[in-house]
Amino acid sequence: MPDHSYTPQTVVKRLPVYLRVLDNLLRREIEIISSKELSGETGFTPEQIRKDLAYFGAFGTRGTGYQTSYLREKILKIIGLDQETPIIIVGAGHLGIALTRYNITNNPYVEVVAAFDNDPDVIGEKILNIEVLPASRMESLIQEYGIKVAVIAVPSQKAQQVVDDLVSYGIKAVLNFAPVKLEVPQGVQVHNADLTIELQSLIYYSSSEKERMTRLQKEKEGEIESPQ
Amino acid sequence: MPDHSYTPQTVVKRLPVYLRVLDNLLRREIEIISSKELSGETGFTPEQIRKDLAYFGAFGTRGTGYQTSYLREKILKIIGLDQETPIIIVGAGHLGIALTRYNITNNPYVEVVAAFDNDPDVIGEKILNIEVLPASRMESLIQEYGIKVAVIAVPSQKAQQVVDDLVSYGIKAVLNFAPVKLEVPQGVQVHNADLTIELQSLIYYSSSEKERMTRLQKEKEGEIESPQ
DNA sequence: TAGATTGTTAATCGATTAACAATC
DNA sequence: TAGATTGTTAATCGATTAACAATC
Repeated sequence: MPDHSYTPQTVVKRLPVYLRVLDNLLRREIEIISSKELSGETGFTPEQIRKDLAYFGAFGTRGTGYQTSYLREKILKIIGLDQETPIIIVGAGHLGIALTRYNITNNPYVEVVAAFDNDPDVIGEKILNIEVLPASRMESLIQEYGIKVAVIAVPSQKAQQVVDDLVSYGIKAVLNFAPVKLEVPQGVQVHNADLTIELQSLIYYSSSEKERMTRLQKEKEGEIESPQ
Repeated sequence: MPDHSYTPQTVVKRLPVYLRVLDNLLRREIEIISSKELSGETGFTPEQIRKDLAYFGAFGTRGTGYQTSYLREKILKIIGLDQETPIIIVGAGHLGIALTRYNITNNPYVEVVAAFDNDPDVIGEKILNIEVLPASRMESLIQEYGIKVAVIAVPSQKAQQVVDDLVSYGIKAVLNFAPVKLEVPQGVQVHNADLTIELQSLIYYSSSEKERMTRLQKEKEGEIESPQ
């Protein structure tokens, strides 16, 4: 095991994929798996898989492969999912509610402890078994459960204030659905799940190279000169 | 303008960010902006911004900067948002419905034409002004509107079948929310918006390097040897 | 002209891929 | 032992950053 000083984010983003695939393999009662077979399941190359795992240790057996359940447990520990992680969702609008439901039903290892909103109409409501609480309850709940991870699903204008508060209450990592760049102090991680960006960049690829060229070209013909 | 044979995906993913920032700047009536100022708004370096734009042309004025409205229009054309893009959402569960609402209200340039589901209970329902249609109506609607982009928000087990159908109806780009690797023919783009992966990789960062080390270390002490 | 900022080429950095020795 | 597959080092590739000439 090489003593890497840190692990690239690209590698960390692949860990949950390994975890999901290993869970599937266990369900199919497959007990041993090679990097080549893992490649088929994940779409990553065998070399990349072996190198990713090597960042954290030597978990396989030469000549044989990886023991599915053992590797799964190692990855759980690496990510920090060996015990259920409590999280909160801030913003109980349509997206926040859908995310709450989604996570409850689809996310083993993670437990949504509460959702927060300021709208009196939704406070007190229950999303499955999760209660919507007023923002005033946020600090005490974060401290009580030792919560380190929050999901932000509030309108753009409110997102910076929300993240400032969250950070002051001890939150260390944020999944942000609001389409804004959030400023946070060093040591706090923000990942953006920006649906607009995903969708728009996808639209770029929905037309062919040729069509894109034509669009830019047509423009040129219509105008006399570049601006100014 | 260098004649790049293709544009890296990393660059394409930044285009919507430029677009959003330019929209904001126009609202603030800022007519000229330098790459340095754009850097402040986007968080990307000025060099990167200039290089990104250079993939598509020379849109600025040396010594001055970029004309906000002109650059915005250029980027709209590059992405393909110069005319409103019709899309569909497949799967009208909680997530599908939230995405439909979200996009309608938050996404200029994109129009959700319909949502699809097979559950008789939701078929015929309206999400704002968007109707939920049965899957049997998918093919004709895609053809009628010339739709090239679809969002998949169905359960994992159904996602591959759905994407196969969509591709056969002419869809060229898919935003997939189901946590599975979808197989598609060459020329079709799939982007994954996998909330579980985002959340789990975030959890990795919510504990410190030291804590992670301890977790893996503790394991080692408890066991006699590696597996087998 | 002097000052500013772009567009582009060159240098650096980081991640992926290839190769192979270690070893089950 | 022979065959297989890991773990790791070296080579390649691609993206970012730095430098600077072009030019408004």
